[in-house]
Formats: sequence, structure tokens, C-alpha cells
Amino acid sequence: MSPGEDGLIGIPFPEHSNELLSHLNDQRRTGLLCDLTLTSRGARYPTHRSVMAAVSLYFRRLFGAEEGGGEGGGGFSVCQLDCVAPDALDALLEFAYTATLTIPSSGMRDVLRGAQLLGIQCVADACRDILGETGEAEGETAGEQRPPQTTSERTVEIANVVEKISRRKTDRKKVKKVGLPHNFSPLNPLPASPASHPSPASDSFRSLPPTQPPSPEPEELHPKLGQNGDPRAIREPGRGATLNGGLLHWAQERPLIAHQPPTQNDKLSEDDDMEGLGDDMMRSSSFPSSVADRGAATSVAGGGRKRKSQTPQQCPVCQKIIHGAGKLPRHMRTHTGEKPFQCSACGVRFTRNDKLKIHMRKHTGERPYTCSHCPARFLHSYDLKNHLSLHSGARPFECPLCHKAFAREDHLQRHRKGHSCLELRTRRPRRGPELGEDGGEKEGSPLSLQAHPSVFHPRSVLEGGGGSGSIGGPSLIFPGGIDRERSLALQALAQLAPQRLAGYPELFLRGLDMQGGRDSEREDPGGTRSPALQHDRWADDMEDEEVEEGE
DNA sequence: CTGGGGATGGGGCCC
DNA sequence: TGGGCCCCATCCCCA
Repeated sequence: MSPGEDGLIGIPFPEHSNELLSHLNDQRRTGLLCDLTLTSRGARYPTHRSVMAAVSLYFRRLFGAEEGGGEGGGGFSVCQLDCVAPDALDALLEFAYTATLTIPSSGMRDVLRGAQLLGIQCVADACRDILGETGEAEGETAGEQRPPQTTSERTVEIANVVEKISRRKTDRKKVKKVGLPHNFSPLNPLPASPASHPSPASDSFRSLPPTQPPSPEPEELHPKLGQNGDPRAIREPGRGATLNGGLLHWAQERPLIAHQPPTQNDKLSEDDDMEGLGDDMMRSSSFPSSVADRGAATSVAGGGRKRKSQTPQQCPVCQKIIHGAGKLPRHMRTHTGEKPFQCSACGVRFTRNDKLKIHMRKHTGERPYTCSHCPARFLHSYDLKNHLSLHSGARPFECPLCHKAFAREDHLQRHRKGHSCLELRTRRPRRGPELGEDGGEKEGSPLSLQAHPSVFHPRSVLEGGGGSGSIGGPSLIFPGGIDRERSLALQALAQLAPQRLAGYPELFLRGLDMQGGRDSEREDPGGTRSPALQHDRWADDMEDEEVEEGE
């Protein structure tokens, strides 16, 4: 790190979003800091306005969050939602706080209706598709038309459905037209608050009209929560609470970015004026376009690097410059964890279609890459390439310290990282400029590595360009189902990071270098693919070692 | 620790 | 401009 640019380095904490949501959920369960209570037919659900406003257009409008008034709400303490079945409301709350929709199959329609009423578009879309599409949600029959499925099968199917949804943009507007009972509508900036439709007295809670000062009057709310005792007990109005059997457990991978189609063709956050349902998804989906613009503006961030004519785009999350038209959506899936391409045979999902196609070879038995020297066949071309080196006996990658040779570069890197060769080495090659000066063995001589450039590049800049490893492997960074919870943080990043770092392309690169993920967990991830750069790092490492030993 | 297979993400080329 | 396809670099996992 150069000490010169302090305070502008973006250090992502990928787990933060997970923990944040988890803690919010804990708070909800314990009633802590809950400033909003939802009621449905007697059941009460303590919750947080901010969370509800984040997932529900209805609440966003209700609290005036979209009007840019930072006051954060109209002061509602209780919101009566009798139009949403308790089970459905419970499921939707669970979704809001865990990004996982767990509902009985029989309750799908109720959840759909609730999602529509509350403007939780991604849930509504998913339910509609599961129920048989057509957007009318009247189709439990459609759902029954399907053959019986096991839970796993359904989960798989839901994943496909979500994929379809993610690609569907026009339906959103159609959904917006769905009529809503009880006056309130996500389309209506004036929601039917408990004060605006005649029911305030029906609850012991006091409901405040939207024109009231923003104070939620917690002194009234919290005692109620206290009366509730364990809010969770309230939240469980007859919910069958296992993930097995007939329950449908939808581990949504991309709750808020779910509607961001991989094609990134949308600018809905602008042209829709946030009027669409689930527009936080739209907002999130807006960043690629803005990034594209910014990417064009900062396409020279790579300095003198050779660039293809295609406009590079900058990832709003990791700031990485993505080259190639249409590659940014692909890259974004590494952040969202979205894996739209699913193997029909085994259900394994992939972020990319081409990877799925390769995967399918495992099922078809196709191994198109055949060794000409032996019967070995391979799925990947590079496997064959590696394999051929065995026949040739070539070991072009040699450790500069112990001179052990490897057939594969990554094995050499691994060898180097382990420092297993330190005891064996007899001399230390020096990096380029010093070669020969101290009579040391020329570093290039034992190596078949490409000659490194004569200029020793600052590491901070060089490694920045090789963030593939660091941003790679979202499944590693966010194993299991928790990756979905990132979306909240990703949205914030998408909106904040570009502005914060817009003028500092070098820091973009540095941010890449520092971002979480596998790289940060490693001593030296080999963030660059360039053998020359890699070699530079090695030389740098060796120099460091020399300094240490010399002292 | 090493060899090998497989997975993942980025870039190039092309349509 | 987006997406398909391919190749490459890198990483993970297992024997």
C-alpha cells in the first residue's frame, strides 16, 4: 500500500451483508429495535421499518422513503394488514430478513397475493411462475397441473423459474396493474395506512397517520412489544415449520438483484421513476448501465495496456474493469451468486452457460479432447494440454529457489507458496535489474518462464489488474445459501462505491487487490496471470527475503 | 508435498 | 452491444 493515498481504499467485507441481515433477523425475533408492528387477523409481527421499506414498495411508499425525505417514515407504529394471510405475512417477513422464502405449497397463493399487495416483486414473480404463470395468480389449478414433485425437484424447478423471472422485465409492469384491495397499492403514493382506512381502533396499538411527525413514538411501541413477549411466538400463527414434506423452501439466491436480468438491459431505475414493484431490484440493476458509462470514461484506467476496441465496463462492486461487450453481466453474477444455468441432469448450477455446457459433457460422456499418445480423454482443452506435458516430460516451470521443475505453473505457484523449497535452495536468483550484478545466477536461466519486463512495476498497480481470483468463487466466499444476503450490501456498494472512488482509477485497482475473497486469505494469490508479472512478484518476494536475511 | 482432475472467472474472437 | 464459444490462468480438492 502506498501511503500516499489514504482514506480512499475500498475494502469490501463480503460477510458484512450476511451478518447484517442475520443480526437484523435476530433483532426482529427478539423485538429489539422494532419500530413497526404488522398485524394480520390478530397475529402481530414486530419488524423494522427500514427492512420493510427495503423489500417492499408498499412500505417504501408508506414511509415516504422514496420521496427523498430522509425522515424515514410517516410515523407508523402499527400497520394492519388483514388482507394478507398471517401465514403469508410470516413467510414474507421471513423472506425479508433471510432472503429465503419458506412456504407451504398450499400457501403459495396467499403468499403471492401478499407479495403483490406489499410490492415484493421478486416473490410475487416466483409464486406466479410456480403457480403456473399468466400473472393472474388465480392459478392454483395451474400448479396442480404439474406432476407430483419431490421437494428437491421443486426446488430445482423454482430455481429455473427464478431464472426466467430474472430475465423477464415486462411482466413487472403487468404486475403493477394488479388491483389491490383495501385502498392501498404500491402504485399509490398514498398508501392505505392504518389511519387512512377505518381500522385504527380495531387494534390496541395506536396508529399514526402519514402526516404525523416521523417519530415512531417508541415509547408506545416497545411496551407493546414487551407485551408480546417472544415475538416469534406471535409470528407463528399456525405455520408448519419444517423444511421438509410439503413445504417449499426457496433459497433465493438473489433476492434483491433477482430481477436484474443477466442482460443488464434495463434502465428502469430511471425511466420507471421507482414506480415499479420491487424497484429496489431495479435500482440495483441500474448500476451496470451507469457503470458502463463510467467504464467508458475510465477505460484508460489500465494505462498503456492493450485494450480491445470493445468498451470496458467497470464493476460497481469490485471496481474491476471488465473487458468485452456483454461481459459485465457475467461478471456481476460472481458477486450476486446468481447461477442461472442449471444442469437438467444433476441440478448443479452455474454462473455461465458455457460452463454448464462443459459440465454436461460429464453426463453425456463426451470428452472431446483426446490425447494422441494415449487413450486419455478430457473434458477441457487445458486438461489435455496439461496431460500432454506428461508425455513430453516437459517441466517448463522451475522453482527459482530450489530449481525443482513442474509441469504446471499452478503447481509451481503452490510450491512457492509453501516455501517448501527454502531449505533446498542453494542460491537466490535476483530479479532482473540486479541480474549479474552480484554474480548471481541469472534468474531466467533455469526458468522457462517468460522473460519479465525490465521495468519493475509497482505491485499495487500490477496486481490490481488481476482480480479474477479475488472476486472469483462466490460460492467459496459465500457458501451455501447465505450468498443471497449479500444483495443488500451490494446495492449499497453499487450506489456508493462508484461515487466514492470514481476519480481514483488507481484505487479501483487497489481495491481489487484488497477485496475479500480467496486472495485476501492467501499469502500471495497470484493475482495476475501474466507470467512476467508473476515472476516480478517472485523476484520481489525474494528480495524481501534477502532483506530479512541480510539483517 | 506432489500429481492430476475439475471448477471458476476473465479475455478474445466472432456473430 | 450482447451473447456464444473458446482459451487461459488460477484455484480447489483428492489420491
